Amino acid sequence: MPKSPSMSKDLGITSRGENYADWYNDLVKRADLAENSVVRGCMVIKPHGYAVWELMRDALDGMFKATGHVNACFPLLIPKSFFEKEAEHVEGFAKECAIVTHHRLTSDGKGGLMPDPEAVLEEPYIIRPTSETIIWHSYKNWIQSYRDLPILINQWANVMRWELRPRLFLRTSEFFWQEGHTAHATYDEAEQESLTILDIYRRFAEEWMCVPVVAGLKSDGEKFAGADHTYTIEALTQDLRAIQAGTSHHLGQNFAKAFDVTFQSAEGKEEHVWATSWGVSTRLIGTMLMAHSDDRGFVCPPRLAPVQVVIVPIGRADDRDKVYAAADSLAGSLQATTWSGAPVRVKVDKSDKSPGFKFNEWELKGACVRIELGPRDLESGTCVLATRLGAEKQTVALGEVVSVVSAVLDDFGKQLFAQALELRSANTRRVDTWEDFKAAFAGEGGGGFVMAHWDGTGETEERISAETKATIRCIPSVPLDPGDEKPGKCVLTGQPSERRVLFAKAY
RNA sequence: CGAGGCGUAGCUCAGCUUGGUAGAGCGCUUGCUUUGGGAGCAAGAAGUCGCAGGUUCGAAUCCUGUCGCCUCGACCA
Repeated sequence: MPKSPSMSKDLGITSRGENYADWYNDLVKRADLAENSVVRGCMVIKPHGYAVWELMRDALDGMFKATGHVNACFPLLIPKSFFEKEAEHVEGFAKECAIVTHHRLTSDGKGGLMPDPEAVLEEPYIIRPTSETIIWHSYKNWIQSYRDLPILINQWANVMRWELRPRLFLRTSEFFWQEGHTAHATYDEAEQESLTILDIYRRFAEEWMCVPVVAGLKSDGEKFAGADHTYTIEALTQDLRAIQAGTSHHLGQNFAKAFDVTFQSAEGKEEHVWATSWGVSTRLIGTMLMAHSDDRGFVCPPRLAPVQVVIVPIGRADDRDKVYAAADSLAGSLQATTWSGAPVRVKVDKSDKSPGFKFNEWELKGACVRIELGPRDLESGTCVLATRLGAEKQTVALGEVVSVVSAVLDDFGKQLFAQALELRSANTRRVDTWEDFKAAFAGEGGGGFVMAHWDGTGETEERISAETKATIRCIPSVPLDPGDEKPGKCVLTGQPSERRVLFAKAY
């Protein structure tokens, strides 16, 4: 059912229980994060949504820099022939590429424009779906000696993958991300790099997004096209599906061989370079929304909240000046303090709306803490404080607001993580028979995480996914339960299995 | 590409069966009153009815064509 938001009656958000997909869509729009563009599959990230992305970007960028990485930027367009050089890579991306074939428009004689037939490109360009090929073309020129290694470059960029079924933030044709591309002298060094990044991703998800993730290795069937192996972090959404939140690939020497990138080792031997690539995208925003938000709107982890504290002034026209002055002063003292290493982000909402409207609006938009300040408070030197997690409102003395806010934000993040972890624990099962496995994923629902034995073959993996829609999300690096690493029998074939792996229906 | 559905005001939709020249709610503008959980009243602005043909005295409505979008299936961070 299409919604007809009647603002005076409801919030314009379908409840999660009624229809999770509609809820998500409504949430993104009502929280003012993004909207669909006229360009199919692309979204307009609105200022509030972009503010979240900027906070994510800055945090991750700091973590990359702290581990020795530097930023650079490579072209948006990639010669078609570059893609043809790595067989698996082509196969992985060929079906979703946008292609630039002309470099000029001309009149079509009917008042419109058309690509000028005289201006066909000799070689078409692909709008980057990922940048391995164009970057390795450069690396060939940059690398001669082991002294040139390692190269630890990241770029913040937009990419395009022609998606058939786009969803805001989760899967859009154009999306924003960072892609790291590193070059190393040895396999082990590249392996270490991919694990370092995996751990950054895990920490970011857990400490900044307050989303527990399972870090682990992708099966060959699920790895990146062109990688030797792929590491991933997998989160669980509230509709009990897995979502891949970040990947880190050990590329082996595949791209070095495809682009003929060699170096001379200290021993004077000519060797192919070892590589990694890794990325997280605006999908992180979707992941976060799906992990924490509720039927009243966006629930934002405090370290990533564009507005951590909103102050809503209350009162009649004759009190307005006094109340505004007090609100500004309170905002000033909050801004002057730091929480989690940054000044507290405060907004005083002086818009011409009723207080009740503002309460709902800021809950929709994910402010962590709301402070109500009215004439009665001014007389008593207090304010009323509410949190987005729904606890009772509390009255706080103005002099104590700064310390209370700081404590509330600390607690907020911990609670979010704890809730998400509890959801995951309650929906992670160990299953040993094929009947139970099928039952776990039967029906419309997501089915949660299922830890089961697998014989390690691609054939079995495909059969399982064909019959249940569940796929291997990863082979966890750290077992969720020590028993998961004991041998057993494959849930489908009964063949020997070394350990349990994580199955789920995925986004 | 296979299957369904929808294009009417900024948004969500009614009107179409039975042709008579455009409506509602929300939003927006102005004014007054309000303000501690989406305020009230009053006045107002706003639509070549997706586009192109056709039938007709007359088309949002009937016919033909066309374009676009959404949902569901095969690929994906």
